[in-house]
Parts: sequence; structure tokens; C-alpha cells
Amino acid sequence: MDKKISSYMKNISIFSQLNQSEMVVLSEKCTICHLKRGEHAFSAGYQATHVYIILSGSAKLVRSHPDGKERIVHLLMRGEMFGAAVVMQGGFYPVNAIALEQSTVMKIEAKTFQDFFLLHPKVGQILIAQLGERIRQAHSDRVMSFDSTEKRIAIFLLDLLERIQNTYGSTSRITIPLTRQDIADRVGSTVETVIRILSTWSKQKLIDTQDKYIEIPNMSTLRQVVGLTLNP
Amino acid sequence: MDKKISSYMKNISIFSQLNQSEMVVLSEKCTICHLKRGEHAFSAGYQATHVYIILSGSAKLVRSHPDGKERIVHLLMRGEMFGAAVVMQGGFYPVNAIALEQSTVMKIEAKTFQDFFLLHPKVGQILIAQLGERIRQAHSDRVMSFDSTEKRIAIFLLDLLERIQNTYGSTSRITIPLTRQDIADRVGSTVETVIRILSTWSKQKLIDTQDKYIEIPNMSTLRQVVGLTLNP
DNA sequence: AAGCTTTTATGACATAAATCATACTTCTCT
DNA sequence: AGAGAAGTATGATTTATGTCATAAAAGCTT
Repeated sequence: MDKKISSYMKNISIFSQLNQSEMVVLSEKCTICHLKRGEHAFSAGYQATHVYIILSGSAKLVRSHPDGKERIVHLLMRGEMFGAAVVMQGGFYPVNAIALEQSTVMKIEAKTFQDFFLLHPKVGQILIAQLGERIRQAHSDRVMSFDSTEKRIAIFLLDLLERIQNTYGSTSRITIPLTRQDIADRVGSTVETVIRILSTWSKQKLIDTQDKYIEIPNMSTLRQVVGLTLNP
Repeated sequence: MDKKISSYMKNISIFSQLNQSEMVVLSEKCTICHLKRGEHAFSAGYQATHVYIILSGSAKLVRSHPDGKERIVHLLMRGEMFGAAVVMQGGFYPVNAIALEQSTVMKIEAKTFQDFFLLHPKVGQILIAQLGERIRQAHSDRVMSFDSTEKRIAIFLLDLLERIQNTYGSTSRITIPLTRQDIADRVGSTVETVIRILSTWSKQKLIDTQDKYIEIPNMSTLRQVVGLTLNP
């Protein structure tokens, strides 16, 4: 089993600086767990005890609003790590981490992760870079609030599809089980509005919603329709 | 002059792990520069060459939207560092850093900062914790989008005043020169709306806008009026 | 002090999108 | 297979807040 874990680790950028034996050492201290759709890896408000890495499947990081509404602050895919920043400062998880489908995650205890980090500053460098990326993403979300809901949904779907392509290879399908509500929670809107916009696009053949997964047959057409400049 | 720099450094949490001589070594590699209101420390799109720390004054990190509007993604006060994450990954600044008033900043070259970081993993730990805090803040901003503009402005002003109190000591004044436009750019609204809300509050004596700085005579009253539960 | 520019102030109007209400459809579990 | 839950669909109505327009006040600069 350990061999399998360390083979997973090779594909995880934060560990790319490690050699084979270092990976094995770390993998021996990890545990694996399986989550069903809707299950929590951790919940907001609890002491941050572990760092997680998704080996298969996907998850959402959700923050809830006092009035019961929710915002998805990040979507996680295979190979991505979460909980690292909060473990480093030793506080409480600020979000709920919920599996979007049957998923496998790897857990590393806080202490193990911290010690490991002090031994391998290069790993820290990569982690910092990744956190910087997350901050930038969060800021992009804010600037996007100037755009109409239609545009925000389009940007969200297009960006997500690109990420999926980078991880799983070429496809036109968003192979993550998202409900209209999830999309609304992500772009900052309501189910009804998301449903209306998606069904309009579906009628215009901009997207295909026959299947359980949304399909975007032609990304640049969708981009143009919502008035986004084409980028390479 | 170097002595002066290293004395500043003592109050900067990221350097709190260093001893006197380590600080002096680093301070010798730093440069100081003065910025007038409106001047850029750096601009979005340029190669990230330096990490900055504010020694006095304040600054805003601004991202602009294609249509010319802007969002302030972060406000910086004395002792705060910016540009660290992007320097670690060696890309381009994603925001404009603009002084809000006459300010003094300290610059550290990218290479120096990176080397320094590899020598002192503890410094990295603190940096990661700070980045985690920024991410959390950015996510709070997103969840806040459920609230009315009035509530967002209140939360912004109250949080900011608390930060000012933590840095500069007890006061009821927001001693940072922010225009109504700045506030709008920060909370995601327009000048007109911000002006209307602030003048209503001013008439109700919830805030005092006589002076160039906004004053909040009673924070809990403002909290209650906008329907925020009192927190310790 | 006069003449800029920037910031604050108010009113009138338009509208995107939230809210409320009520179905239909598709899963999921016993 | 059938019941219940969860998700999707669509219409009618309301409203907060953006947009546009115009002007007064405050800050700078020469």
C-alpha cells in the first residue's frame, strides 16, 4: 500500500522536490480515507489536525453565511492539497471541506507536516507559491463581481474546464458532479438564475446538459457570446 | 541608518524569530524609499523584483477590471509585508500597490529574500501563516457579498478601525486617508451609494465625518444598527 | 486670491437579479 | 417497483443599487 501512496505523491507538485526515499518516509506516516458524496473531510470551527491531499475525486471548500447561505470558496481536484496554511498556524479550519463525489484522500498529521516542512524548505517554497496562487484566484473572484451573473458563470465554467483538461487530459466535459446550486454558491448567485442561464445556453447549443455532466462543445464560442476576448 | 532599519524590523512579525545580528545582516541588504500619496510601489504586470514592508504610512493593493473599474483587494498598514508570495514563485505582480498617504517602505530584492527564506524555515512558517490569513480574509469578503451594501460598509469600517487600534493604539478614528471611492472599491459598490450611506449615518450621529478622517464614536452602536451581533 | 482638480452631495430613473410560488423530473433507497 | 427526496424548470413580482446628470464644496497649485 505504501508503494501506491508514494506513487501518487510523484504527481503532486508540492512533493516534486523529494526523492524516492523521502517520499516513502513521508508516505508511511500518511493515512488514506474514502469519502462518499456529501461527506466532510473536516468541518469549519474544528481544530486543524491534518493536511489533506485529494488522490481521486473532488471536493468543495464551503464557507457558510450567518443566514444559512453558502459560498464555495474553492474547488479541489486530484493532486490538490488543502488545510496546509491553517495547520501551519495551528488554528481552526475556517471552511467545510465536502466531497463532491466518491473520493479518496490522504491525511498527514499536523506535527508530521510541520516537521517535514522545516526539514525541506524547498517544499515550503512551493507551498507559498501555491498559496499565492490561491490568493490571486480569490482576488480575481472579487474583481469579477463587476460582471453580470451570466458572464461570471461562463468564466467559472470555462476556467474549470481548463483545469480539468490540465489534470485529466483533453475533454469537453466538466467531469465533476456540480448541481446548479453549487454553481450558484460558487459564482455568487441563486439557483433560479443559474438554471435560467444554463437552459438558455442549452437551447442555443452553447452547452450540452443532456448528460449528468455539463459539456462545452466549443469553448471559444461560449467565450465570444458572453463577450470575453479570446485568449490563447 | 542600518540600526534604524533593524529596529523597525523588531516590530515586524515575520522577522520576530530572528536574533539581533541576523536582523542587521538582512537590514544591510535592504533599501528604503519614500512614496507620496498616489505613487506606486509597483504596478500590476511587472516582473516581481522586490518584497516590500511598510515602515510608516499605508497603501492599497488594487486590481483593475477590464472596463476600468477597480477593486481594492487589501489595505496595508505599518509593519505589513507585501509581494512575498509572488516573489517566491517568480512571476509578475498581479496588483498595483499604491500609497494612500506619504509613506516609507523597505525593499528587499527577490534573490535576497529567497535565500534568506531557505536559511530560516521558521520565517517561512510565519509567512505561510500570514498568507493563510489573507486567504481567509479574501474568502470572508466573498461570503460578505450576501449582505447589503450598508452592512458591508459597516463591517469594513469596524474591522479596519480594529486593525488600526491594534497597530496604533486606542482611537475612534480611521486614521487612513480613504476617499468614498476607495471605500466603494473596497466593499464592491459605487461612490454614490457609499456617499449616501455615510451621510445617513452622519445625520444619525453613528459616525462623524467633520474631520478628514472618519470617526466612529461608538462601535457597538454602529454594529447594532446594521444588525451585527456584538462580538467580544 | 483665483483657477484648477478632486471629492462630496442629491435627485431622477432604469434594471438585473433576488424572491416567492408552484410544478415537473430525476435520482436514491428500502 | 414505488415512495420520498433532491434537483431542475418557469412565471410573476419586488427592490436594492447601479447609472446618469448636475452642482456644491474642499483641496491644490501657481
